[in-house]
Amino acid sequence: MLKRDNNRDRRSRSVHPGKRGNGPVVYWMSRDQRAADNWALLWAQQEAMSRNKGLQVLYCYNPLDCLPTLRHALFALTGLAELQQTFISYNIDFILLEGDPVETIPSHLADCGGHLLATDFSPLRTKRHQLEQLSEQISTPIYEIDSHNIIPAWLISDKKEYGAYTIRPKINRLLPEYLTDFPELQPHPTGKITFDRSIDVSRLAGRARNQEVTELSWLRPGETAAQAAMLHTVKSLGDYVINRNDPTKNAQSNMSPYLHFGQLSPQRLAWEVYNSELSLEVRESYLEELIVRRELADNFCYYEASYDRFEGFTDWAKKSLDQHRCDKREYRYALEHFEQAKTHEPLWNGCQIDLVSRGKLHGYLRMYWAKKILEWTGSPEEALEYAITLNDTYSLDGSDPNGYNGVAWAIGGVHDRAWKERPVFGKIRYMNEAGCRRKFNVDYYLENVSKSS
DNA sequence: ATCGGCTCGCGCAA
DNA sequence: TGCGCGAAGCCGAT
Repeated sequence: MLKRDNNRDRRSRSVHPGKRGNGPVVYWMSRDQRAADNWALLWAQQEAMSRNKGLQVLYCYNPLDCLPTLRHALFALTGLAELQQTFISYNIDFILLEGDPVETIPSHLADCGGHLLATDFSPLRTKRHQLEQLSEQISTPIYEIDSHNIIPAWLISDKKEYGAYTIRPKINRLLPEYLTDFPELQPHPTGKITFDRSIDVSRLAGRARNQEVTELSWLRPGETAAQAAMLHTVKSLGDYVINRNDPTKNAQSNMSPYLHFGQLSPQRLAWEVYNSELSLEVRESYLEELIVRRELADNFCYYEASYDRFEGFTDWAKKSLDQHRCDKREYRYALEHFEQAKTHEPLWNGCQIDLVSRGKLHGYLRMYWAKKILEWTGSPEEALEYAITLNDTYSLDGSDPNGYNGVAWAIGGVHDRAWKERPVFGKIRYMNEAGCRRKFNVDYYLENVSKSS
């Protein structure tokens, strides 16, 4: 049943090397999906069973400390409520939330001879910092498991990749080994149930910026809803290849908030699509997005410390943008103008309204949206800051490697090539409304903006 | 509707 | 060392 010993080991690595202890396996579970979907829990369980010890702790690392809006909070907390039930059924007895001080961990766990298992690898600075701090402050050895990606980021590549075409063969080489179904979890013979910690929901929701929230008709939060949405999506991806770049067609999968909040495992989704009845073309196209692009974004953030700063841009782009710093800007807006959708261009305003009201913006429009911010601000740094702030605040899948990578692509030429030089943009690929009109019915899109929040 | 030019640098073949 | 080609481009010519 559990026949992934090699993979199990290769998925993990020691954050701080400590001796392999004889104590209990201490399990640090990130924001997460169904326990049965989680390689990390399997890993912990195997470790515990091999030494006839119980799983002693669950450290839950939900993204609850960085919830910019009430909508984010509601989404995350719905998932968390369901997750608690899962914890109980798998004999988890302690939860530490993101933002909780390390001292909250009982000393017999922070200082035991077992393993502390850190799951849900994240390439983002704040998460890596927290993991490093934790490893310094407690003596229990920590293992990190990448269940965030299908293939662990550190195995695909040991350096920052230049583009999709350089990382793709590396992924394809390893994919047959890693894209598999999930083994089933076994009930643990020595587990114990001492779950006695409740989560202060009001405290967490209080961290979020209070913002009027209308119900989302296109998305229901939680693991159960995620599973249902996934099954429905896999069936309805037939026209994905033809329509995925048309914002009026609703051909995208809309799975990213579930993936971002850990309510759905990317491996589960990839496995479902891979084994579906969809045509080969659709499956390849979708898995390209879900696996190659996603892992590329993680690779960028993991190996580029300045993933959200000008310094992280591609060299040719930095040089070119520098040369155009003094170019006259035809329009210039402050963050508030962008935020309140008060630019001169109706399509851009429509995108912003769409983003705020639905908590998402179509992938194609995100590019146009971000590039216009570059065009209408005083500097690339300012543009980058605005784009990231707005995306992190209003997009339900904000604060995610995909978001930082997307903005760096649009404004900083990351994973892109140079194009014909022009004012302000330099050699950064240019996009405008005319291009959108060539590709889809802009007026129809604008008519429907905010009708469907 | 389709094509070429614009433009950079990685990875690989030679 | 040379060459092909890359996440989504635009634009003007045909």
